[in-house]
Amino acid sequence: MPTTLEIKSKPRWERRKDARPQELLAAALDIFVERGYAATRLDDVAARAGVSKGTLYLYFENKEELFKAVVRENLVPALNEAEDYVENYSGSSTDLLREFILAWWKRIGETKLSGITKLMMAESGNFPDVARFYHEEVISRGNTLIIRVLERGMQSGEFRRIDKVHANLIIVSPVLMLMMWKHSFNALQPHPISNNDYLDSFLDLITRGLHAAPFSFSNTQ
Amino acid sequence: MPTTLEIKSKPRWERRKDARPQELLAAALDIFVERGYAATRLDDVAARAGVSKGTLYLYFENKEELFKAVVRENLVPALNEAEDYVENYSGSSTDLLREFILAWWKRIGETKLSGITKLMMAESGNFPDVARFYHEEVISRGNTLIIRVLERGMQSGEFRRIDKVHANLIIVSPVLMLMMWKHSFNALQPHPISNNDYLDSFLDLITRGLHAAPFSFSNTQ
DNA sequence: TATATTACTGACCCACCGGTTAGTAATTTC
DNA sequence: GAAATTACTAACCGGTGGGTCAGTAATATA
Repeated sequence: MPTTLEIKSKPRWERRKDARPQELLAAALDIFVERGYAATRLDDVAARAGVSKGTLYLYFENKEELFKAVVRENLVPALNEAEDYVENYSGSSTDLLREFILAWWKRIGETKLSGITKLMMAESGNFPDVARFYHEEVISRGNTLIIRVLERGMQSGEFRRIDKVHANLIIVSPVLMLMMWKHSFNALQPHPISNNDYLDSFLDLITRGLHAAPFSFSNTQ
Repeated sequence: MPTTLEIKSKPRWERRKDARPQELLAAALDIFVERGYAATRLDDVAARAGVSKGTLYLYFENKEELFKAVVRENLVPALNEAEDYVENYSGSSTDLLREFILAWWKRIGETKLSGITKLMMAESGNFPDVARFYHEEVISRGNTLIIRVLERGMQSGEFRRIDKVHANLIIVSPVLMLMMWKHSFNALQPHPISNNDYLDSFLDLITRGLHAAPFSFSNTQ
């Protein structure tokens, strides 16, 4: 009889080659979001996935590749869906813009994925390679998408003619800011922001601002 | 005759007790903005101020206090001025809002101080003490200021009645985002944003959105 | 010129973390 | 059940950076 209680006890670890990558990606997403890119320790990621740091390095080349994999796993698919959605939408452009923003919030903003957005805004300057990757795979695609919606609305006469690039950034700002706010100062506010009310206010305001004068109440709210 | 060329050469260092704090603060501002809070090395700050790290510690207790001093030196005075400005403004609230935002951009956004704003949005989560300090000294005061402008406009009937807290964040977002953009992905864009055109577009849009229906063209543009 | 004062230096400490690798134990194969 | 395979561990390495402090050189004083 062994002195340690090994009878029937689980082995110290298991071989689970298939499950590891997903588990590591999930753990990495959590910790990148909690701490940011630079402050994320790979020891912690491995620990949260129930594995040692050495194992992490069996499945991912290095920290940067791990991060890229997290983005590919989570954000890129969402973008693919969004592209399909815009492509096939048949209602008014006002409705499309509204639905697009609400879906963006629901799919990204409301989830921990908003932490990735925040992280990149925050740290891209210190990691140019990651920044370039993220810009190509996520930002430029997202911008193209919104600009397409704006063009659609301008062609149909729903929106007045304005600079698309500026309008894009203006439209995107309050949503991005809400994501960042959630992950920074919101907890310090005496009355934290109510996300849905905020988005409604914003959509109301942007719709009025975008519509060709005279103002028409054609948005479905 | 000494082997080293010390004749008439400058002393290796000088005593300049009075000038050091300002020089260190200037250097710290530069490097905090360039690298962010966590990634700023105090060796580098000292070096840029032409001094050794030990000297830095003669004048500032630690990294956090150095950062607070930078904020007190640069942002807090700007807020004091802004409060005076709003207090004593006598024109329309539309104009006040416009002037306020343009002055904010000119005084902060356009300068390297925008880097501090970005830094705090980015890293406050990792440094709760700094976050609390910044929220109290800068953010809450700024918010109060804008909310006061909105109340002013609503009382005079210039603006329609909307939730002030939400409107505040919506108004602030495109400016903050422009600051962050400047320090993150702007360089990667094929056509970097033109700041002034962007702000004009934004002010136009926000003015239309804020004004009480029926829309009145009373803004001075 | 001699002595006292102190602003400043630079070497040091130590905890941290990305990345590596020799060895081990779970599993597969025969 | 023995041998071969390999997923996984854990100890290690090397560079880094906040913070400390004994010593030094510039200045003040007399």
